[in-house]
Amino acid sequence: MINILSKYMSDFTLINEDEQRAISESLQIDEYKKGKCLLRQGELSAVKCYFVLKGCVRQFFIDESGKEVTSNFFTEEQAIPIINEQTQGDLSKYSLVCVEDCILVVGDIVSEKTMFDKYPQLETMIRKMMEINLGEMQEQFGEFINSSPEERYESVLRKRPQLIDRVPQHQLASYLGITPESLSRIKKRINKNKS
Amino acid sequence: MINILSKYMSDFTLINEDEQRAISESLQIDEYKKGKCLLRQGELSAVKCYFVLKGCVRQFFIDESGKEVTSNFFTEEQAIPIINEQTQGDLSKYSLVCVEDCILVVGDIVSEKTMFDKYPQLETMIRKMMEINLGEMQEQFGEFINSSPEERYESVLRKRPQLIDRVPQHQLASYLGITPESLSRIKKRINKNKS
DNA sequence: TAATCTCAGTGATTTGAATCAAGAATAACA
DNA sequence: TGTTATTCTTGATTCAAATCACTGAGATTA
Repeated sequence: MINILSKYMSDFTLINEDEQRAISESLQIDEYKKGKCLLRQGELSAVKCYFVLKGCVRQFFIDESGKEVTSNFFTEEQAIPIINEQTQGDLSKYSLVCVEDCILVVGDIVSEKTMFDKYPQLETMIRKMMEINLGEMQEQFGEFINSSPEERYESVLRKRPQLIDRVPQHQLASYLGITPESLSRIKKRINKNKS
Repeated sequence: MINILSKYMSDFTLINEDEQRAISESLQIDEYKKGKCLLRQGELSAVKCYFVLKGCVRQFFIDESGKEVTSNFFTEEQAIPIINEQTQGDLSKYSLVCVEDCILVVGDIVSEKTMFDKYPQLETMIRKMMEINLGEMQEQFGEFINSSPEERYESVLRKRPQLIDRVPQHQLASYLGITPESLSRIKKRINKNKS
């Protein structure tokens, strides 16, 4: 499990093995059962971010009209940003719930600064991760804007094929911005064309 | 112009005024005329990122079917990320063109490391900016997923009202993921309901 | 000043997703 | 194991955006 972290550190920084071990050991790593709610919309979060080592976390919110909207699914090697300079002190706009049993690195805001002071390379790593994340997000957004529901489903099918079996279909539908009924029909349409 | 940068440094870091001035003076700041193409889809970029001090830059790409898709408009105080650890060496997926006369901070990849070594606080600032950017992007994405074309237009009307007068309507339409005809009708519908 | 282009508005028609309304299939539970 | 939830599928209808086709308004240029 820890070697996922080592991989990151090796890829993005020049941190040596001793320090890598020291860093890994100072990190808080917790396990959560499927269904566990990590954060509830409207509440204050003590956690600054999570990093998924194993499992799947769904981010969603209830909009003004009472509809549940899934805004993301976080899986292995993805960071879940919760608090930043701008949102600290704000009530959360999202809920986070484990869709599967999970193992997560838990980042709290107080230990962050201590760690960055001790291991400056760690901040570099996080910065690079953020830059990559942002780039991916932008690309995903550009693609989403441009595509129809059917194309969006096919895009997930290409880019995150495991997701389709790991999450309930009605949640996936809400992540695609469509109704469960439409997703059901889209799947039928695609299967028909393939056979 | 420079005080936009000072504001950032004061907000996010403890950099003192002398260093702020030194940093500002080492930054490359360029002016570009309306219509200037900063980066062309399919070409290699020498620039790692821009930061908009004044003006508006449109990011877009031509998709497989030949359709032009606007994926973002960057205006004052927004960063335009171009290259990251993952995409360095890749041909650009986007084009960047000035929609107005622009004044931009130009960040190149070589000077970045030198600057970060000299001013570690600068890296902290950039990291925090990235975290905020990512948070905003996530929120925008969640909202986009959930909303109809009409709601998306109203959202831009609320959040970036200046944008509507600053950019051509057909480009705005493509940014909203709709046809120019639909945007025209949506505007008519909204004006009718207001009067 | 006329001619050309590009962009915004309008109409008619098509199309695909939303909605409303039931059933079928699974999963959860007593 | 049978009962109750939930989740998924399917059908009929509605509705809003896409598409196609055209007109008019500005801007640009010859």
